[in-house]
Amino acid sequence: MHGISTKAENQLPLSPQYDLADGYDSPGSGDEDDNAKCSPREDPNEENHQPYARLIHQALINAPDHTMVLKDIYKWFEVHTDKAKNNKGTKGWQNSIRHNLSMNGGFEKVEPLPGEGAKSRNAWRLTSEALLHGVKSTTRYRSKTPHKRNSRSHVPAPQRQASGAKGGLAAKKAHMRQKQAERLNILCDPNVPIPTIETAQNMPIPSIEHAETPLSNPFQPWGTQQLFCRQEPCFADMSRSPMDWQDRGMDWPNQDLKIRVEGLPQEVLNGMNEHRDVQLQPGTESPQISGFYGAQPPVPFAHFDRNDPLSSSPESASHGPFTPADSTPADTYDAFGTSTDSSSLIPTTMTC
DNA sequence: CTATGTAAACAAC
DNA sequence: GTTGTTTACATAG
Repeated sequence: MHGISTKAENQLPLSPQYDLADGYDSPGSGDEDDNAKCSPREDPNEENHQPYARLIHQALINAPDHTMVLKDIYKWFEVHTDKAKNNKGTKGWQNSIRHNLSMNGGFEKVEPLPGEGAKSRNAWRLTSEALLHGVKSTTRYRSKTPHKRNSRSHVPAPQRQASGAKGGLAAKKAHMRQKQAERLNILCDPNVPIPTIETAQNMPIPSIEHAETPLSNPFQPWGTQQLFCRQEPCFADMSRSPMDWQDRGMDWPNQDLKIRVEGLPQEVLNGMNEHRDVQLQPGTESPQISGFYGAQPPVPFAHFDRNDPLSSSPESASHGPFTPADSTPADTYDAFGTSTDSSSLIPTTMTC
């Protein structure tokens, strides 16, 4: 019903005095929490002395499922704190809320339930860790970067701009990581059909004259960027490197993945001297979820035969996890290429 | 030095 | 315009 509430009124006025007796781990003031848990309920303004992280924590503690959307957190602050009132004109307090939500590990984003209308807004939830032990200082994010600039430049500042660019880029990367994870969720979701023979049948038949013919790509949701058909085999261009791999300074091992698509015109097939049946494994795209490694069965990509639709029935091909029919399960290969040499990183089946 | 608040750049939506 | 991520900076303790 309401995994994520969108109305602040739903959770706001449960009681004007909510518990403040939960944890907030502030390294600076570890033991003495006189103003932390003594008698906050008498003074509603007491919360104003609390840092943002703790206030957000309070808001979420009292929310259903400890989850609120950003707008409702704003409303909570307007009702329960003076942050908004004291900064009427500015939106700095909202900025601070977002800053804390984003930077404090005690808060996690949750995607809205698909059923709940098109209100596709993220919500924020207390992590189980934060539920048990309270939120920690948001300052944790700060690494040991010694920045002690005495010069107060009110101008945009060149360095400031650079850091802003970094921030934006980092946001972009985070977004890409999320997309990557989404793709993998699709990949592992039995409810999402794998491309069937029909999709393959609809692919245009390339002519021999075209060394490279872009094809419509039914595999796109599964992570292949483009599908070309060359004189030899059809292959999926997997040259895009996930950010995580780049971050670790590693090469994307599937650089030259080739996906064979059977049923090509004979002229095209004649040019082949090598086929590679590639089974992408969930987890190959992101070491962050390398727990998938070896734990998930391989997923088929290219077992289509346009000349023989029966060879790959849609029923059998449209449901993951895939049970490899004619191919042995791919080796569980290491995400970082440590246990196998680079040539065997890609499970290939050489034919011809 | 740490904790906190605030401003701001920037990306994606 | 809103949301989210991140860095820079100021200031209090």
